Order: sequence, then C-alpha cells, then structure tokens
Amino acid sequence: FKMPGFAFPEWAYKPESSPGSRQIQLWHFILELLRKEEYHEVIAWQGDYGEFVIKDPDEVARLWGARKCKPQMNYDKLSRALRYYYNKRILHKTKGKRFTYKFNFNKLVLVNYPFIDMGSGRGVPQSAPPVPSGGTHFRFPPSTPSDVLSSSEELRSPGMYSAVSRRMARGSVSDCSDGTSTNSELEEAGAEERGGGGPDRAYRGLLPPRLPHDSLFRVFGGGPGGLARPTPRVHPDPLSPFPVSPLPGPGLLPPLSPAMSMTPTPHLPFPPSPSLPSPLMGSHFSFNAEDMNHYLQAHNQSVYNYHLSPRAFLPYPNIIVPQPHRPTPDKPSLLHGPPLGLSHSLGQPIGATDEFKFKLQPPPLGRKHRETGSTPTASSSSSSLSGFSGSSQNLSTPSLSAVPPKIKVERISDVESDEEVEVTDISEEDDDMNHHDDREDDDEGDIFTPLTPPPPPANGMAEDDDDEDVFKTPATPPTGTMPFPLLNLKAEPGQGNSAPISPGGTRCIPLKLRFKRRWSEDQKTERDGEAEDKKVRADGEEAMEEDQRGTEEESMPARGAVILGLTLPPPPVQRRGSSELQRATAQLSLENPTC
DNA sequence: TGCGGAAGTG
DNA sequence: CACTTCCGCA
Repeated sequence: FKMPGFAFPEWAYKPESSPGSRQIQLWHFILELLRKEEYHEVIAWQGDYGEFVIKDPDEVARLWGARKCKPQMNYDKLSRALRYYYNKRILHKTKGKRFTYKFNFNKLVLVNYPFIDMGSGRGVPQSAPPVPSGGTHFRFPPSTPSDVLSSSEELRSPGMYSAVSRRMARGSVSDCSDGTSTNSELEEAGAEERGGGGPDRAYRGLLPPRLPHDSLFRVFGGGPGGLARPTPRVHPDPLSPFPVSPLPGPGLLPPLSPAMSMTPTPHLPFPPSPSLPSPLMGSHFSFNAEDMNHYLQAHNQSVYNYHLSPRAFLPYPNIIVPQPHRPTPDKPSLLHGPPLGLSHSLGQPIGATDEFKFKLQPPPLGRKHRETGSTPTASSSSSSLSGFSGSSQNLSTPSLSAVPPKIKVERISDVESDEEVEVTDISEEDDDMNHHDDREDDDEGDIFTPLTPPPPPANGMAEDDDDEDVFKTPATPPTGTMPFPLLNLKAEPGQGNSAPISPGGTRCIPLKLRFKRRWSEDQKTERDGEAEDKKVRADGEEAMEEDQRGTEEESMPARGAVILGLTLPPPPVQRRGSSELQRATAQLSLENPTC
C-alpha cells in the first residue's frame, strides 16, 4: 500500500537538517530526558499528556548546561528558555503546579516524533522505558513561511532525529562531558530494561499512554486511498523516497490506510482515552489489546514519519493533516480552497486535511522591531504599528487599526509569514484550516475543554478536531505564496488520484482569518479583559491565543498528539534513503561529547 | 516562583 | 534563530 511512495526531498534527509545535527534544542533535550528512566528523578511526565514536572530544576539545568556547554546554566536561565517556548507554542506552563510545564503536542508535533511517550506517567511508573526503538527525536517545524519558501533550496531546519532510535535507546542525552556524572549515567542507565512488562512497555514508549492512537489509526484507516499524495511537488527537490520503515518493529502495518499512511492525525479525535480521569495525574490508562495495537501501528507509522522533517512537508502540499476523522469529507474541502491543494488529497474520508504549518511561533512580536518603535510601552496606544519597516506591508492589518488599548503591537510586519503563522498558531485554528467552516467551531473550545472528551466512537469525531495547531504545515503562505508547491500541487503529476479535492485554491487564509475573528470574538468576550491586557500581539490573534492558553491548559490535553500525516508526494520514491538516514541520524544523536 | 523585556551571542 | 544572560516586576 502506500508507503512506498513517500518521498521526501533529499534535503529532508540530510543530516544537517536533522535536529540532531543542529544544536540540540532545549525541548529536544527535555524530551530526551523524559524518555529516559534514568532521569525520572529529575524530570518526568506527570499529569496530562504532555505535562512534565521538573523535579530537580537544578539538576535539569545542569544537564542542560552540560549539554550546551554552558556551565553557567541554571534553572533561572533554563526556565527563561522554556518561557521562550511559550510563544512558540511548544510548551506552556501548567499553572498552579510548580516546575510543571506541558508540551503542546497536540497536533502536529509529533509528526516527526511519533514515538514520544509522554505520559507514561501515570499508570505506569514513570519509568516506563521508552521503547527502544522509538526515538523521540524529531524536530519541530520551525520554519516560517518564509523559510518555506526559501526552502526551495533546502531546508534548514528540518530534521529529525529519529533514526537514531535504536541508538538512542542507549541514550545519550548528555554529552558534553562536563563532568557531571550524569552523563555517564545517561548513557547507560537506561537501558531499558526494567522490565516490566511485557507489552506495555513497548508501546508505552511509543506513545503516551493515553494518546488516542485510535484516532490515528482511524485516520489511517480511512481511506481509501492513499493516495493522496502525490502531488508532485514542484519543487526542485528531489524527492527522496521516504524510507521505508526502518523499524524492525512490528512491521508495517498494512492496515494503515493508504492515504494516510503517513498521516497521522493531528489531533485526536477525541481524547485519548475516554476515560480521562481527573485531569490530574490520575489518569490511568488502560492498556488493552487494542490499544496495544494502536500503539504498534502508530509506531509503525511513525516509522515512516519519523524521518520527515516538517519542512519537508512544506513543500508538499500533500501533506495532510488528518483531521479528525470525520467521516465526511466534505468539510475539508470546504475549507479553503485548496490553496495548496493539498492536502486534501487525502482522499480519505477524513476530510480534513490540513496542512500544517510548521511555524510555531506566531508572531510574537518582533523583537527587533521594537527598536523602532521603541516606545515600547508607550506605544501602545497610538502606536499604530508604525513602522515596521520591513515587510511591513501591512497588509491589512486589519485589526490594527483598532488596536486595543494596551496592545503591544509588535511586529506586524512580517506580514506574510506572520500572519499565517499567527493564525496558525492559534491553536485552535486548525480548524480553521481545516475547514471547519461551519459548524462548530466550538470545537475548539471543545477541544480544550477539559474533560470533554467526546468520545467519539469511532470515527466520529467530528467535531473536534483540530486541536492544536500548533504546528501546521505550511500552508499557504501568506501572500499567496504558495509558491511552487501549491501550484504544483494541483498539478499532481500522475498521481492524481487522490485528491478529490481540488487543490488549488487558496484556502487557508481566509479561513484563518475568519476563525480568528471568531475566536477572538468569542473568546474575547469571555476573557476580554485579560487578553487584552497582555499584549496583544497583533490583532485579533491574541485573543485566540490567550484563549487557548486558558483552555488549553487544562483541557487540551486531551487531544493528543497528533501526528500528522502526510501524504506523500510523489512517486519518485526510491527508498534509498532510509538506511542512510538512519545512519546519519544515528550519529547525530545527542552526543556531543566534546564541548 | 514565574513572567517577559532587552541586549547579547555564535 | 535559539537561546543565554541579566533584570525588574509580580
């Protein structure tokens, strides 16, 4: 079935791109620590899905400092870095719990990181060893739209660790030998062995216990065809074939639906486990055979995915993010036109496809811009954003005009990218992207809603969907950018089949905007005051964001991570790559012994 | 404790 | 870019 086709651009495979190669990023590091039992004493999953607690801040800081060769590192600094992730939407703070943060895995994130096991916490002793294979590494999608565009050349950041997994198993979290003993510990310690239990472990590692794999699977299942894929990317990139699953594991599963094959769903349709116990830690997840299977499958998928770097997707419109499985496909299309075209290809029932954008950050503001405006504070009011030099185009900045009273506007300039980004960011937006259109947007709310797990039975899901948004694919870039890809998209080369939807249009933006507005409105209503207080980022968005936060915190969790699926592109595939990749990645691993 | 601006770094 | 460093505010 499908897989074969996945091809990604070469660059996607380049080691350089991989996360590993680049400097390790804090969140990668955190994830690594979390996956190792050895470190459970210092940091561990706890609570909701992506929630983790830094039990020993100083130690974590040390480890981090060691890794980065920054002996001066301390929790204060490390925490600043973590805070920095808030804007990127990689993390957020779990209020009320000390040293507790939470990954915004909800959706996409996992694309590359399918394996992450977050949560093992509860039910299992924290230590549940991650599956050996599952490496967690991967990278988020950082790119900004612009990047994407530019990417034509290659990508820079993509990366994924993955391959390494096996190696990883061993661990190498830290490396620099700074002397801290920890390092050594890391390496060996682990091991997974612990034993425990049988199967559990296995999957445990892979996913968070609760994740809704189901959804994933479902997604996959869906469709028919897989296919979707193939749009040919316009890009020059050579596609490299995706590696076939390298993993030895369970093997691939045929089951995956073709279309989705890669695509994981972004968010789960519903909360992972139906039973969410209390939000607090308690949850237990049960492991059922089914679950196991799911995990396994997931795993498999991940395999496929794992190498991908988000960026890779960018170019490809094909990628889709699976949406909740809604049976109805329609929606998807609805959404936007297909700017990219993309995705939708899914063909699957799923309707939703989204693209996701990788960029995490919204436009948090431009740092630099401040300069200009400098009037930092003051600005506000009047500020009209003046100047941004750069791009500023201003597009519309609709809202700007209305700047609320305290808003900070920071940069709006980026316009293009920013916008999208922003939009995307907003978490809920996915929906937008997806389409959502009509119906409920609530979803969003729902999504976040605590408990609300709508347990949709099987496919249901409908509504909710989206969730997070954090990472989306690149959809259309703002300006119409959709450069090549899009266009091409449509074009699908031969593949054609798939996409029922017509690719072509632009879809996203408008929607997004819409959503935003909605959100904004809604939320604003609710919160109003607050949101504004904070800063507003650019226009309306803020509202959303904030909303999210609030809601997210608690509720979000449910959705699990998502994995995105991607459909892959074309054909070209060749597979060569996998092994190479792995190899490369393997090396990358975390180690850097030498500082 | 946690937040986030600002400046600086490679 | 992704932090790191420093710092004031809460």
